[in-house]
Amino acid sequence: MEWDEIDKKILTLLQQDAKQTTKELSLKLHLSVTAVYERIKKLERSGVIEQYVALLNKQKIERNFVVFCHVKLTTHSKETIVEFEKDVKKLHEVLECYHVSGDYDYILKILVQNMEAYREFMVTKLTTLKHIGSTHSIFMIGEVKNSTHILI
Amino acid sequence: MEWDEIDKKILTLLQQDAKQTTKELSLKLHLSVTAVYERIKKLERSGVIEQYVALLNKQKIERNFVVFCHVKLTTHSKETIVEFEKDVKKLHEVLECYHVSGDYDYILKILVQNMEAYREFMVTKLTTLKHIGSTHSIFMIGEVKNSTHILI
DNA sequence: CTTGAAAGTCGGTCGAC
DNA sequence: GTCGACCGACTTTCAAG
Repeated sequence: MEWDEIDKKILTLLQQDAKQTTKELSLKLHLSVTAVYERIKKLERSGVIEQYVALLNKQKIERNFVVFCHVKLTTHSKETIVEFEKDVKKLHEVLECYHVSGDYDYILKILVQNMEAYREFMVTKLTTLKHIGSTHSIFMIGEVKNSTHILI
Repeated sequence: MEWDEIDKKILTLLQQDAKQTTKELSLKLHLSVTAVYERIKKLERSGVIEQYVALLNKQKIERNFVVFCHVKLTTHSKETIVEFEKDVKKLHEVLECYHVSGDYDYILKILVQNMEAYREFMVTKLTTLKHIGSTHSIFMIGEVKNSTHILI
């Protein structure tokens, strides 16, 4: 799909605030409501805009303990990888999981309540997964930046 | 702020799809439109709901090259830390930055177009920041999971 | 791309329980 | 806390230029 500067601007604005009305957007973009509406629908249909979500304040919901966990598998067969990835997807504490280059196979971003909850998560969930070789946890001391906004 | 099971359910639903109308939510929750409306407003006012955003498909906007960069600073004075954090926040390629425990001081999640763009980013942006000691890049081979949904 | 009009839906406020 | 009703504003679709 092709898009121009106006589409980029729309995506920027919607990444900042998805609750803006098309009327507000039309004023900012100096376009008609219909034009903005059609462009947004096109971006949604084409899949560029994947979803609209509410982002929560991690502190206020007491889920502020972020851990990066590097995971190494015991073997690296297709079946092992597929099974591990299927299992890890089910863990709601794991917000992100990436297959990566380097010393470890995967990086997991895990969000729990506190160290106790993390211990519980490791003992009862992560380390019970099949094919887990070793893990290495890096704990967040402070969040400097956390954004979903991709500059286009 | 205190909240009950209904509030939790609302937060879950809005984290999945923020474009649902209060009417749709009221049907799912077996409540009146007004009741749902008031609860959402309370969650917004209290700051539990931080913002509503559009999430984009990274592949379709050709910004699919994810790198985790571990950064070590040269010194660790208050001024050094404050300045580094201020500078790194300005880099739009850095979506996330965490001060962490362990061998490195910071973990950065960086999103760029490709390896070439990453090289350019490193040479012209990240390594030009003051107080940068060493860096270690881990490249994403595949995305297994990437969610903003926090289970409450 | 624009404007304008139409129909239906929704947000936000109200008084009442 | 809950509800139903109200109205202005909004979305969405359409035709026409």
